[in-house]
Amino acid sequence: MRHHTIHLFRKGLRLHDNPALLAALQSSEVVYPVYILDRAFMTSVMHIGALRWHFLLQSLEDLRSSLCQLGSCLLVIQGEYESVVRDHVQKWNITQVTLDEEMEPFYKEMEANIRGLGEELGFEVLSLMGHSLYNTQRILELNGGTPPLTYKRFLRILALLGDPEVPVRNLTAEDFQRCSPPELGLAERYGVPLPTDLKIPPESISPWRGGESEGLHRLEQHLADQAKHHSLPPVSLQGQLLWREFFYTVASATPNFTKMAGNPICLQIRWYEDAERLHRWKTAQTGFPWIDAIMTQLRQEGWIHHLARHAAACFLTRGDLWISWEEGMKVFEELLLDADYSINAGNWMWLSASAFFHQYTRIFCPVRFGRRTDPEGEYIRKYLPILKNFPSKYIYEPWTASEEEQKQAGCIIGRDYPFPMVDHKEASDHNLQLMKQVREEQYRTAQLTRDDADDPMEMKLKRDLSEENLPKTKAARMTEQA
DNA sequence: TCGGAGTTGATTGT
DNA sequence: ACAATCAACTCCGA
Repeated sequence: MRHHTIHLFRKGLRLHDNPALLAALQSSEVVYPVYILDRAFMTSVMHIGALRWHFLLQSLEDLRSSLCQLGSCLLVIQGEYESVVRDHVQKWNITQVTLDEEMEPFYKEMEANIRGLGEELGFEVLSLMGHSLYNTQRILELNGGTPPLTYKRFLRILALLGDPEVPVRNLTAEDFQRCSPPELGLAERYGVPLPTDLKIPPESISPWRGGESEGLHRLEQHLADQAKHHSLPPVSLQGQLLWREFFYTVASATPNFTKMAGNPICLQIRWYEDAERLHRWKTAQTGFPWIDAIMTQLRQEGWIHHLARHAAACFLTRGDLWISWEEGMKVFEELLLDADYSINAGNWMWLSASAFFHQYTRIFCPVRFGRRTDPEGEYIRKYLPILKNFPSKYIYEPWTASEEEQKQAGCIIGRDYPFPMVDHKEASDHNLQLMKQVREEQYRTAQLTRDDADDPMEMKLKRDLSEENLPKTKAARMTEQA
């Protein structure tokens, strides 16, 4: 049967390696390429900020232009997801909806709702895995039903699976010619909106442009450059892709993955609730130039280096402020162009030593860590121009400069730039003790409750935390001796 | 049960 | 620049 198909673009705004779209073209008489712009969903579920709105619209514009070149078009329909699907299925006599399978709970729910509509209105739903390298379900099975919680173990399982599948072939104009494009007039009616149409502030423009063409171009550039300087996993691009896969896999099988409460892999910590301190971190007013430069670049450009993310995250959580990783995650979600449900939450748990990473004594120093790679502080001078005239020896800790030197630099600390909001040594020592305490308490609680474990995830957690694996803490050693 | 390893700490010494 | 040491965590595999 030749279908009348809506292909729903969600995360994968691309034409290359798009198995669901290819399947749509091969099985249909007419294909409607649709992006549903659900503003409430984007704001209240995806939490995207202005930079990400621009990036999204650029990506849609690029997708539209590529589809046009192949003789098709992109229909950007604004409205609430389900009602848009319901209306247009009926209007266009749709018999099939195709889409990428995603692992975020809200995208899974969306797919389930579309399937429900399909049963009600009589259309088929075809979802194919397009966003990860492997079928994460297979990885879970090979690991005995639970996600691997270390990268090494994860890689061992991938070794059993072999190389990931090669991408599906590129789409051509012939693929599109074999079925009809949507009716004339629809493309004009459902164009890509401009930022001003959505009241997105025009001044917030990142130097990074969105879109598949731009992304592929950047990838090629990177691969060409990489030929000179080799790097190996886990640091290489390949290694980074596998880290992405790792967090996708764990997230897909962990309830409440983006929260602490009810998240079985996450250490339960009573973080401070301090709106004022959180605000200072968010708005680049910590008084530590290295941290504030990072937060400024994040806000202005929507991208910061991997290690900068580490430094900022450690500072907010276990390092200095003892504020929940969930708060930091939300800020990154709003501001990072590459924010991703699984990777963002996974890394925040990592950096806060809530999961995956446990060497909590290793705390980034907000002064020295940056200075090691950038002793002149060029990065700080670029993003915090108020500090740019300080001599290099003060640029990471300008409050140590004398009054005279501050005057000379044209920046008085406490007036033009804030004093550091904490004494790093004091704060990090204190937090380290808190962390030690939390862990000792947590193991004791886990032991007490491990007998009434019920669901498999709980059981695994409790097994992991059981006596045999209990670290020799001071408390445990004392019990032993007594 | 124990020792080694863990995607990138800090400090001190060579 | 590189290595040893610090103080010390959990996970994994032998």
